[in-house]
Amino acid sequence: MINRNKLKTGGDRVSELTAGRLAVYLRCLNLLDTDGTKTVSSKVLAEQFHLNAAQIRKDLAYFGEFGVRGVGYYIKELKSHLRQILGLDRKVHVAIFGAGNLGMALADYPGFRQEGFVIVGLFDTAHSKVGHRSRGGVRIFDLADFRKMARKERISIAVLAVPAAAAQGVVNMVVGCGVRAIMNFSPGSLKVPSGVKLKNVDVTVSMASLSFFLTQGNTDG
Amino acid sequence: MINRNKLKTGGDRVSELTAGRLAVYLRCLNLLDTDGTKTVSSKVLAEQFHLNAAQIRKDLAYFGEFGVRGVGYYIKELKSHLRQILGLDRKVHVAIFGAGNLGMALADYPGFRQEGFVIVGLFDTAHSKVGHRSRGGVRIFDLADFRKMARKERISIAVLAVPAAAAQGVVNMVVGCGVRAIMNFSPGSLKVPSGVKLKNVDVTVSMASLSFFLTQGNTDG
DNA sequence: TTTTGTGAACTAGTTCACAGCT
DNA sequence: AGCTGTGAACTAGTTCACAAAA
Repeated sequence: MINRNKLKTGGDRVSELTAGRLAVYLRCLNLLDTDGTKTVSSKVLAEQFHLNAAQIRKDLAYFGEFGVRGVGYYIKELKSHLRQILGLDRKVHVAIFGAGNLGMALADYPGFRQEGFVIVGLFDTAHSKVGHRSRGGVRIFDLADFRKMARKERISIAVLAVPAAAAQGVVNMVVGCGVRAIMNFSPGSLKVPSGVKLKNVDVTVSMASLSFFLTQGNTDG
Repeated sequence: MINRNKLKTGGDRVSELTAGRLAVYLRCLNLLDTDGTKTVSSKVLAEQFHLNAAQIRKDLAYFGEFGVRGVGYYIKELKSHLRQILGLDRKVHVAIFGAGNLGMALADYPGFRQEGFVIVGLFDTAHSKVGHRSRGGVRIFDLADFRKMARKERISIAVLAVPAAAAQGVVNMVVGCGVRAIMNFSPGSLKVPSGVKLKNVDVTVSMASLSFFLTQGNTDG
């Protein structure tokens, strides 16, 4: 047993693509674990979830020697490594900005709770909404109260579900409060200082890109 | 005036990245057009929206010679070209599957309506929901009625906001009804036959990937 | 034997840099 | 002079293929 717990941390820089795949691997492992499977090889994992075996190995090997030659990976062990790598071994506190339809839907989205995310609250400027709760019970706070709550509640991720025109203002505010990761659902590109990670989820762009492929695929009308 | 209306259509195959950028360019042009700007150079467009000028030119040049040397691009003209390339010069009919929080929020999302998308309806299996409408007025239909509505309503895009366990079933059904583009919001990877375009929007993965970057960025605890 | 971990080969995507048009 | 369109150079990402370990 040589190189266990290599755990490169600040290293060469891992791409967004790799980070996303690590999350996907974790989900696949969760499924296999629920089925009672004990070990899995990169080949089987790849076949079952339509991934590439070499890529799985390379992605994992970057963080340590988690596999056993001739056997594969011990699922429970690898899950725990992945959770640590992804920072999901502790509770991750999340604030959602904008208590409109989308913000409320996200607040109650069961997928978040499953992987260790804690939705601390919804934040909005509309006085009529403040003090109420989402159907799932997430409280709606005044946006102005975020500043004092941010540190106390240890908010590490901000989710933006506000109108495009308000988005940059909210970004500036949350960055000022020490938030270093933002997931943006509003259209249009935002500026963040370096050291802050911004992830855009732009449904309009995704939709237009689907329409593009439909259009390109058809040679007829 | 040489090569106008090159309009490569089945050509070399354009990547997903390019398709997304085309949609972004269109949005930027819309903004400039609203401001009353008449022409724009790739350089100015790039600076204003933090893009790369050479990439803009290359992306556009692939579809035709839309620019004028020494001048740039005529905004209205380029907008119209991009709309045609993206298939947004006609109404695109969309069906949303799953009338839960997320499906309802998507149905009422103003961004869709803006770019020529028409939300034909929400489809769900829950009898208690069928016959009702979203707050924005989108009707909820029985999932079983999709088969007969699909062709008549010319549905070309299916949006999936159903639980993971139900997703593959819905995919199979809509593909059987002739739908060739699917936007999937549920977690887990789905299988589609070749010729069908699937776009995954996996918020859990995006969130985990943010958490990853937070974890990697901090050398301390 | 099986399967990992990994250099090398390959493929895709981006940016540079400049000839050529307006 | 200014800006496009594009080959060439470069960078990033993926897959292959195999030596080494269990």
